[in-house]
Amino acid sequence: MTVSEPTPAPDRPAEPSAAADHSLHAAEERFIEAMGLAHEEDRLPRIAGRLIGLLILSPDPVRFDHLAERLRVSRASISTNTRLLENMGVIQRVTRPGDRRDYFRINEEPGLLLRIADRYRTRQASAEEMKQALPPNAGGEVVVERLERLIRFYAILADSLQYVLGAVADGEGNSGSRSA
Amino acid sequence: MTVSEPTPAPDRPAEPSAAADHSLHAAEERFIEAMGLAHEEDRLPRIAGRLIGLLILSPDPVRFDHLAERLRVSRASISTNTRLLENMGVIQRVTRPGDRRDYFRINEEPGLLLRIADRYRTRQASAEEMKQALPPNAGGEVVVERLERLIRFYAILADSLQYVLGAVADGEGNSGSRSA
DNA sequence: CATCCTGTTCAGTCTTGACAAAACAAACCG
DNA sequence: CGGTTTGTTTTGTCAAGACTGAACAGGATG
Repeated sequence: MTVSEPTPAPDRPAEPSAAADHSLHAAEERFIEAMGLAHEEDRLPRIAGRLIGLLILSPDPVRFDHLAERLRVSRASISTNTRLLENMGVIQRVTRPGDRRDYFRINEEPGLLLRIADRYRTRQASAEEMKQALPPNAGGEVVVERLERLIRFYAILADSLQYVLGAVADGEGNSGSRSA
Repeated sequence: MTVSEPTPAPDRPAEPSAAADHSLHAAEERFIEAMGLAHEEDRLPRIAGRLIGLLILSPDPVRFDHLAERLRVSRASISTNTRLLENMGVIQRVTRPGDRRDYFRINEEPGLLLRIADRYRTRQASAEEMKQALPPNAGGEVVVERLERLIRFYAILADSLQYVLGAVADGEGNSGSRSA
């Protein structure tokens, strides 16, 4: 969902104040790369992860082409990955009146969370279906038990994730909107 | 860790009693495939996931070559993937005195769980490092807040997983060993 | 010792998906 | 209108990794 911003805030990609911070910049690079790797583990393109990292560190929305420059990546990749993240509800596209360009800002994590929760619910359903299909007379007492444990496992996992979502939202400092 | 079994139980890959159950077999196939897909999402080879599914449905340890037959997959793949899962603590290799062949049984889920929990702790650490590196005077109030939220997010997530582990273990019906 | 049996490792094929360059489309501007 | 800016789509390349067949290794067994 594209958001329109009345206030034309300047584009500042996390430059603090003093320009002497080599270590800060290094830390930022590390963080961005770490996010890239981390999200790669979650089946997202590495660039998408880096995008998330960069946007987390950027207090104000970042311009499309700045993303490409800063991440040293083609505009094509930025286009593809921003669209991906936008559809997932992880980032928001921001536009401003009188400005033809697109800006992006982070939309916190819950989008991802729900995705993971869904995965577990799907697995829970699979296990349940299997348990139903199992004949009651079978010698597979162990199997039934195992499936029940598995069902419980996935259920609790999904519930916990839902809980985390609530917990994170509670600690919320800003009134940013939350993705469904 | 290879386990030695005193009782030479027969190899029965989940055949219930009556042979008339086409639907049961179909359900098993579905379940096995579902586990294959599910675990593929978690960066495991699909065959490894199917292996997990099959072993969940098998009350008794299954012979190496039966795994290959049942899954219609090369012995090489079985070798590779059983070793993988064994190292991860997801399955156990079972041997029997006077039998040169290898059998495998499921070792419930916790191994996987801990892996996931670890992933989140790593990410938490990344976010913490970044927060430390951030100069306190910076204009990035928002960024600090965001990082704190992220840290809390990952922390709660990892903790929840740890909790799930306990909850699943509590419901444990058999006295099977638990992987660290 | 020759041979089978069982599992592992190696080398090669094939699929998948990330990424980039370039062509493209749409909106704006002169 | 022709040219510019901005983002998208298409096309092609490349790398990673799953899977297999075949060669291999070690132990039993005649």
